[in-house]
Order: sequence, then C-alpha cells, then structure tokens
Amino acid sequence: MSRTAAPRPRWQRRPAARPDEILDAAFAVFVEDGFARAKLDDVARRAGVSKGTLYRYFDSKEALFREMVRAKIIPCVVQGEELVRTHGGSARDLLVTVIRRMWDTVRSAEVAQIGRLVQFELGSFPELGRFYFDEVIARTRRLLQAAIDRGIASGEFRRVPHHFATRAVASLLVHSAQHQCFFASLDPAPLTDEQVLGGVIDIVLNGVMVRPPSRSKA
Amino acid sequence: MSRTAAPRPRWQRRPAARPDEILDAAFAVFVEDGFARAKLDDVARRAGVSKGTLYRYFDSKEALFREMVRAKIIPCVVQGEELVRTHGGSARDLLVTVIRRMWDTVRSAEVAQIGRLVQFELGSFPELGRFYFDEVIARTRRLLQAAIDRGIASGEFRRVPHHFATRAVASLLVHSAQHQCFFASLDPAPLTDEQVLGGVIDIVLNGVMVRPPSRSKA
DNA sequence: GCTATCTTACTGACCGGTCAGTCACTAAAC
DNA sequence: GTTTAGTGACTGACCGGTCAGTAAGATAGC
Repeated sequence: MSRTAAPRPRWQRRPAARPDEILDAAFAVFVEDGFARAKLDDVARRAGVSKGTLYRYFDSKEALFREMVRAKIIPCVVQGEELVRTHGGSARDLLVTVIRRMWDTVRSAEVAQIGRLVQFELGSFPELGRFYFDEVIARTRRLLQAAIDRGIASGEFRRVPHHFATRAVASLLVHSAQHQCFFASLDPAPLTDEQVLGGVIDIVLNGVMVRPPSRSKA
Repeated sequence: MSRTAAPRPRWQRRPAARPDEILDAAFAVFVEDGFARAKLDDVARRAGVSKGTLYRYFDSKEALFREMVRAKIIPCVVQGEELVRTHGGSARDLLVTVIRRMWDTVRSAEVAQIGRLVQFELGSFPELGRFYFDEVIARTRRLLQAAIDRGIASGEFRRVPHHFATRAVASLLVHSAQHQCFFASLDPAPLTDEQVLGGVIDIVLNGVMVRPPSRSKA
C-alpha cells in the first residue's frame, strides 16, 4: 500500500538553482527590513532552505547583501546602454525615450528600494559605495551624457555648463520616483506617474533645448 | 585638609538641560549607525548620563528617534517660510535666494543625514512618514510654490503644469545635495558646491522663466 | 539492472555575543 | 526629611554564525 507513497524526498539537491533563489529571497527581506534588521532565518525560510545552506553559497550576511545589490541593479544599467547605442531618431527623441525608459526602471518598486537601501547602507559598507558609484552612477551618467552630446552636436541642445544636465536628469528622475514610491500614498493631492514624468521631461527639455529663434505668441 | 576637597558632587540634577543634550547625542549616534544599529549605551555616554536616565525623558528608542528628527528638521522649515514672507525684490531674485538658502540647508551634513535616515526608516515608522510629509515636505512645497506663484503673477515665470516646478526644485536640491554629501568623495571629477548650485539654478530658471520675447544672438 | 559506496548538498540544534529595557538603589537639591 | 534625578548591574530576547549529522543522488562494481 505504501509502495507508491513518498517518492518525493524531503528535500532536493539543486545547487545550480539555489544561489538565485537565495538572492531573490534576500532582496525581499533586505528591502522589507534593511540590512541590520533583516534576519537570515527569514531569508532562508523564504528561499525554502535552512540557514546553514545560505553559508554554503555566501560567506556572510554582508556578502549576501552585496551580491544581491549587484544582481538586481546591473541589468538595468546594461539595458539603458543598449538603448542609447541602438537608437536612431533625433536627439530630442532619444533623450525623451531614455528618460521614459529610465523612469520605468527607477519607478519600479524594486529599483527604488535598492536605491534607498544602498544610500542608507553606504556608511557601513565603503566598498558598496565604490561599486555603486562606478557601476551604476558613473555608467548611467555616461549613457545620459552620450544622448545629450548627440543633441549638442546636432544643434538641438545647448551646452549646459559642467555637464550638469546629465546630473539634473538623474536627480529629477531618481528623486521623483522615490517620492512617488514612498510618499505618494501620504499626499492628499498626488500626481499620477504620467504627470510626474511629463513634468520631468518638460523641465529638462525647456532647460536643455536651444531656444527657437522666434516663437512669440501674441 | 579635606574640607576644601570634593565640593563637586558626582553628578548634578539638570532636568531642564537633559532632553536637549540627549537629543543632540541621539542625533549623532543615529546618523552614524542608523536606527537599528545605534546603541542606547552610546547615546547615554555621549550625553554624559547613564542609560536609565534616557528612559526618564523618553519612552523608548523609537520615541527618542522621532523626537530627534522633529527637533532637528523643523527649524529649517520655519527659516525658509520666514524668508519668503519677508523678501521684497523680484520673483526671480526671491526664487534664487530661496534656492541658495535651501541649498545651504540640505547641503549641511546634518540635514542630509536626517533625510537619509528618515527615508530609510519610513517603512518601519509609519507615523514618521506622516509627520515628515505634513511638516517638512508639504510645508516646503508650499513655501516654494509661494515664491513661484509670485513670479507667475508678475509675468516673470511661466505656469508649469501641475505645479511641477515646485517639485523639480525640491528634487534637484535634495538629490544633488545628498549626492554631494555621500558620493562626491568617490567621484574622480567632482563638481564644487558652487558649480552644482549654479547648475540647479540654471536648469530651474531656464525651465521656469518666460522666454524673453526676442533675444536672438547672431 | 541492481546494490554498495562515496561525495556533498542540506539540515537544524546550539552557542556566544549583543542590547533594549528594568528596577532597586543612591544621592542631589530644596 | 522629602522628593525625585540619576545610576548601573542585571535580564531576557534575539540572532549571526557553526558544525556534527543526515540523506540525496551520482558513480562504480557486479
């Protein structure tokens, strides 16, 4: 009678799948609680393994945190670089497209949460700051600057001092997105995502575009 | 012989001064370590009292944190409101002045750190979010909007949709300031504070100012 | 194809350090 | 003498990290 029962072992060996599953679980738990409050028991439970297994794949809680950030954020940067490299239209078109795409990225709860986490944990993990600056901030700046430079070359954009337009775009997008994520629910008159995005594009373009020679309305 | 010695008691009762001293110590420690990692023993030592004394003035670690945020951030908002209320010149002048003043505020390590802390701890302290939105974000927006509205009324500024200019100013300032605080040291080619501030003003004005009727250069 | 053997992925009870919060006590100050 | 600000040793919960043990599943031998 019990011949057919229990063909399923109590657990399975799945060494190839474990690391990603653990990173996903770690993301959820670190985002929820922050590094210090996050419990490895929670990560383990969520990943469907025991705590000991975590230590087979990651050296420590810190190492797990670092790998998690890396795994979640790098693909977003690569995607943006791809877009700039392959886009064909006008510079204005490219910039608007980049901004829209970047908005979708930073507006996602996932990335916004990572940004929040990283900024906070910077003080505790110096090497995390180095990594984040080099691999996320600097690369993002470079891809934005490439889009803007194209517009300067074509005469569509003015040459903003100190390449500040790049930083302005990044600041507006990141900060607005985080605001939408964390404060919109508290706002009695929140803006929609479309309104915010439109606002960012409006401010950026009208600060970046060369003034049309004559456009008086009256 | 020992008649003159030891007139100094081992400790003094100073109930009026303790709360502020404890709040200052709490600020330093919370900023350094974040809420979860901060140790009340450290706060006590820094304030020159014992841990038990903390509990005479504050109900819990959480309460201490909330009161600390309140004590550090509100004066900054009040100062900004004052400025807008009393300023006499043109709207452009007022806006630039507000931006400069606000930059000095958010650029200070103290306020940047509070912002970082608050944003991070939002998830753990719902009522902190409510307080921060109502008493910091909303009030700051209102004072910025007052400055911008003055410019719209006088014809100096265009009417940006959804009052987004207000948000753009705040985002640019806060995010740029935090960037200067936390990442400038990692940047191989950092901008000076003056350059960043100039960049913000440039972007904001050229997105906000009504285009001069004719200013063709050629 | 069936069992014996070996490797190693995985488990989970346990340990030691940490720290928020308590309380019985001390002494400053009126 | 009374009040109460202030002390600091203590406690109990919590959690990162360990490790001896278990069993999955691959491989070898027959």
